[in-house]
Formats: sequence, structure tokens, C-alpha cells
Amino acid sequence: MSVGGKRKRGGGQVNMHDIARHAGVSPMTVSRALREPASVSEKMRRKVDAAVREFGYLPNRIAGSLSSKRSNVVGLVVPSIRNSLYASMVQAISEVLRANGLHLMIADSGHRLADEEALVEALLAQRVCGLVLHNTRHSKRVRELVRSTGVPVIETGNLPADPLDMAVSYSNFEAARAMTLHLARLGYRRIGFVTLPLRDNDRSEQRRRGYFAALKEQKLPVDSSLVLEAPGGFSEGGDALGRLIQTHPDIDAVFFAGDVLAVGALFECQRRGWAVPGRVAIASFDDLDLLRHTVPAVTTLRLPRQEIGRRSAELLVNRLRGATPERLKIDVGFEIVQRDST
Amino acid sequence: MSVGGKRKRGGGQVNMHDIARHAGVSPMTVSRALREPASVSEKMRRKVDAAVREFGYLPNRIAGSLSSKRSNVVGLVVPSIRNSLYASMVQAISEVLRANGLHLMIADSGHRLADEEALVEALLAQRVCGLVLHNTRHSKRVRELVRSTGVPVIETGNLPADPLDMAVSYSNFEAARAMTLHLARLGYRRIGFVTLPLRDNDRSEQRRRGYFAALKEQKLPVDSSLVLEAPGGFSEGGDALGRLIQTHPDIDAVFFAGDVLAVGALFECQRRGWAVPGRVAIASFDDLDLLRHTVPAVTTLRLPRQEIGRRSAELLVNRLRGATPERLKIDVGFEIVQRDST
DNA sequence: CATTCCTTTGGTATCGCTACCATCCTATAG
DNA sequence: CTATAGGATGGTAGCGATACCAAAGGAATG
Repeated sequence: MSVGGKRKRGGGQVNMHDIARHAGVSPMTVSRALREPASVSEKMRRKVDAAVREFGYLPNRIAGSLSSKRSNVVGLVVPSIRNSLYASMVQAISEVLRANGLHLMIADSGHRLADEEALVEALLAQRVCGLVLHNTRHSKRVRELVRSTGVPVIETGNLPADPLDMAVSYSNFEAARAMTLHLARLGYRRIGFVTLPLRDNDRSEQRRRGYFAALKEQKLPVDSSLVLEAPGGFSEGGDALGRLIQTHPDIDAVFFAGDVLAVGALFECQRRGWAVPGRVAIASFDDLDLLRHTVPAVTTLRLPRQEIGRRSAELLVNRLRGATPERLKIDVGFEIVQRDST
Repeated sequence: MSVGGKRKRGGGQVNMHDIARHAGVSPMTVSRALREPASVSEKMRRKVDAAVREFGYLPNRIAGSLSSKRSNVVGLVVPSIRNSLYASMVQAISEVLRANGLHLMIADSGHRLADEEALVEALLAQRVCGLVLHNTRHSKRVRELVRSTGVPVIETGNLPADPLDMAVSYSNFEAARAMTLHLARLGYRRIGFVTLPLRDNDRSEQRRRGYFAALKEQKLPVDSSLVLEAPGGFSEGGDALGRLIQTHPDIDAVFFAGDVLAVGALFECQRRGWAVPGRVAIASFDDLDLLRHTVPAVTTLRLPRQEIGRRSAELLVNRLRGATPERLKIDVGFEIVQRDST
């Protein structure tokens, strides 16, 4: 029912052969005209372009990948897509990849080690050309797969002692230690610590170790009843603070190893009329934009999530461009942002 | 350097043929044993499984897709990965897809129409088996591509008058109208409106239209100087509120058509010591978890983002399973959540 | 004008899998 | 005992591109 003009066939059905036939050239010339226009004469290129446009031809990258044994898709596994802290990393990755003609396949492991394995397997079956894993603890099968397939891998959640391949991150241990020291230097003596679940999560563990290390350095009493484990969430942060204050009325600061927890605690203080930092100081981990805007603004660790994403993607791209494989650990560092809550 | 045991070749290098040879069966039997184990005898299946395990064989889905002309990847284009409001939708989609053996390729259009086009093109070149687009305004080329390739498409950002294919969303117009009416019924007379950028974004436009419509219904004066356009962000919300109060001291409520804006405004009030809702009431659009926890908690529209994601994915899956194509518009509705800020 | 070299073009053989059809075998009926 | 059906296997021919090599054409050289 097309009205006037040339009859076009459905764009999805045309293949390179058809384009070649219509342009009066060989399929190879079409392939070249599309991928490296410089290697083809002006005349040919024009014929090809015309045919491509006439048919709305879209090259089939599946076939291309199979044939060239190169794919242009990078796989990413995060513990939770929903967590906004991954979001800024993902966005940065996505940006760099896109600028280099690559795509992103994303998967959510829900903090489960077994699921990570299944997802890595699935992504490798899709023959992704690179992998970004947030978790730094992996099943044996994952290690084997990574080794045997030889795909470049980046780990981003922590600086692992023994990286699979490359790692771009910061030291959760040092960061937590630094913040705890910071609080101690500000004069706080009874410093509570609220951690995210420790199971299958070496980041949480490292943070807790950092907290303990700092206390020892400062010769502050190490009291494990000052440490609470809480699932992420605003309410959980408020609850944890409530419990700590009840059991330890002398507590003067709480360090939350998760930003949402800290904000929840701050709101709880507002609700109960506890002055922050007068009654209790609040410090957070990870620089959610939100923390800069609350009243009072929350002291926190700034972790360059975007930079982690950007550099991860850049490393991958370099490797795909032929950079010689080498195990790398890039420490992007962190920064303490002192605000009004401490 | 493998220590003892059988020598295994790299898992990435083995193909179905090798497995077949080692199992002493034909490649077809391997293929079947992997995809429909029921269609193969117990004996064969065991031989195949053994060989697969011995080599750590991963089938090549690229080849599979090419051959079967079916892919198991769904493409998704959102305006901004970073925005947490998309995150919960994405997570829901990802979950449903995964349960059905599908994967998600995600791309970020940065609210730019031209970029959406490029991304849709790229995703279709990857031969995704389905597409989820948040935006409901598309370039001509996108419409053509969708039509000619025949991929199932879901739009999620709004209920379009003329959907490309299927749509799962709510009416931005009705939602904004309902909230404005709600404010009016609560007794507010001078209701300001702060909108996200209107360019290339019909959702924003619809919301503004809803606001105006409600004012007219309530016979409240329509004053376009009560409407401000602001980019998303906490600061921008605070700024907008500041400006509105300065230019219109008699303003008694402000409706923010973006959650982050509303929270920014609330914080600004806390900073300036303006009582909410005493000095000015604040209402928001979209039910960020955060809004339930601020002090005071913010009145908002609950939009079932997760449900949108889930149902979108389910529709796609059904269609891929062979459900007959039909244009669908599913209205998931919305709900006004009255809290303490109004 | 013949020779050499380089650039541009085309042909052929995969890439690793699945669709489709032919074959074989066993089980059941006649 | 033969005929027939039906399930289990295997062979062959693609899917739609690219790699690699061969051929052809044109410029540069002696």
C-alpha cells in the first residue's frame, strides 16, 4: 500500500547480498564500504550508500560477530541495578563504550554468588568481548571460565588481593579506616558502626576491618556491641541508630557503611528531635548527591564512582584495541568530605 | 601446567563439533541434548553431558541466534540510567527476562531524540528480539524501523495516543491533574508548578497540561508565572521554590513534577526555616522511597514503576512465545499518597 | 612499450550452530 | 513373518557476515 515513490522492502529482511546485487557490486565491497569506507573507491561507496539508504538496510551484527569472532558487547554484573550508587558507574561505562561503538549487556546478581556464576556463564555464551564485575569474590567456576576464555575482565567493587585480570577501585578497608580516624580526631570517643550484610560481600567485611583497625590505632576501646548489621534502606538506618542510642546512651557518633542507612538515621534524628551532631554525629560511606543537600549535610566518603566506570571502560577498550594484557590494579582513591553532620 | 587429571582444552575454544566427536555422537544430537533434553535418549544425553562437563563447553549463542534467526536479547533505551526512577523499572524487567532465559541490553539516550534513533538502530542491528523504549516520542526513522523489522516494542513513559506497538504506562496528564485537584481540594489556592525540561519530552508536557486543566476545573486563576521549568536536581528544586516564593509571596503550595526537585525544595525549606506545609505545601511526582522518610514525609503520586517493568517484560515474553501481535495500551494507573507535606 | 608494484575488487571458505529431511531402529499390529 | 508407524539419530544446507587470497586495473618505473 505504499503511496508513490520507490517500493522498498522491509528493512529487517534485506541482507548484504541483496544490497550488493542492487548496487551492482560484490558483497565484499558492500562489507568494506560499510566498515572501512576509505578502502573503497568513491564511486563504489556512492553506489553502496544509495542502495543501503534505499532499503533502509541494517547490517546483521550477529552474523558479523560470528564471522569475525569479535563481538561488540560488554557484559556487566552488578549486585543490584536498583542501587543508585551503581547507576552512576553504569552510566559512565555506558558512555565510554558507546563512544567506541560498543554496547552494554547488564545483569543483576542480587548479591548472590551462585547467580553471578550463572550470569557470567550466560554472558560468555553470548560471547561478550569484555566483562565488568562489581563483586570481587567469585566462584571457582567463574575463575575457570575467565581464565579459559581469556576475556578481559574488570572488577570494580574493591581492590582484590588477587584480581582476576584488571581492577579499578578503591580500598574499602582504607576508606573505612580513614573515616573512623577522622571521627576520632574530631574528638568522638564512642563511635558506632553500622554495616551492610556481610554475607558474600567482601566490601562490607573490609569496611568493618577498617573501622576496627582505626579504633585500635586510636586506642579507643573496641566494643563489638557498637557494631550493627543492617540490610540497606532508610528505615533500617533509623532503626539501627535508635537501637544503638538505646543500648549505648553515651554513643557520640555513628559511622554508616552505606549511604542510605545514614540518611535514614538522619531523618530519624529529625523526627526525634536529636541534634546532629549535637546529640550524635553521623558519617556516611559513598557520596550520594543527596547527602550534600540534607539538613545538616552529611559528612561522607567521596568515592569516584563515575571515574571507576569511565576508567574501567577505557581499560577494556584499550585491551580490545590490542593493548597487551597485563594484570592491573588501579586505585582511584577516596576523599573525606567533612560536612555539618560531624 | 595443569596438575594431574585430564587435560582440558580452553573452554572458550571448544565447539559443538568437538563435543560431538568426544561424546561419539553427531553434532545434532549435542545440539538437541542441550536444548531439548527430552528429545534425546538417556544414554546419549549422558554421553553429551559428560563431554560438556569435561571441556567446560559453553555453546555459542551468537551462532545459535544466527542460525535459528532467534535472539534472546531484549534492548532497552532509557533517558538516563542514572535516574533511580528508571532503575526500579529496569530491575523488574531484568528479573522477568532472566526468568525466561532472556538478556537485557541497555542504552542511555540522554533525553536526546537523535540519540534514541542511533541506539534503536544499533540495537536492531544486534538483532534484539524485543525493544523497550521509555520515550514515547520518536523520530520518523525509528517508526519506520520498528514497522519494517516487526520487532515487538513496548513504550513505558506515557500512554501514547498512537503507540508503536504495545504500551504499559500511566497517563501523565491525568496524574498531574489529579494531584493538582487534590491540592485544590485541600484548600490551597495559589499552587505553583515546577516542571522538568519540556524539550523532546512529552511526559513533561502532559503533566503541565494536567496541571492547567485542574486549575481551570477548579476555577482557580491560571497564572503562567507560577510555572517554572527546571533541570532535575536537588539544588534546582530549592532554587525554584526560592524564586516562586520571592515573586509570589502568597503562594501556598508547589507541585513539583519530578521527585528530586521536590526533595530539594523540602531541604531548602528546612534550611530557611519555612514550615512545611505551614508556609508552603510541597507535592511531588513519582514515589521515590526517599519521600516516605523525609521530615515531613512528602505527598506524592505513586507510579507503579516496578509493575510497569514487570508487565512490559511479560508482554514481550508472551509475544515471543507466539502470542498474536495486537496493539495494546495498558494503563497501570497511579495513586495519590497524602502525607504530611500538604 | 614492457615490467613491476600497489590499490581496488571479487571469489571462496569458513564462523558455530540449527532447520529440515532422510535414515534407521524398535515396537506394534496385521 | 511382513508391514507400518513412530521415535531417535545423522547428514546436509544454510543463517549473514568476514578473512584471506587471487585477479584485475592503473600508475610508476626502467
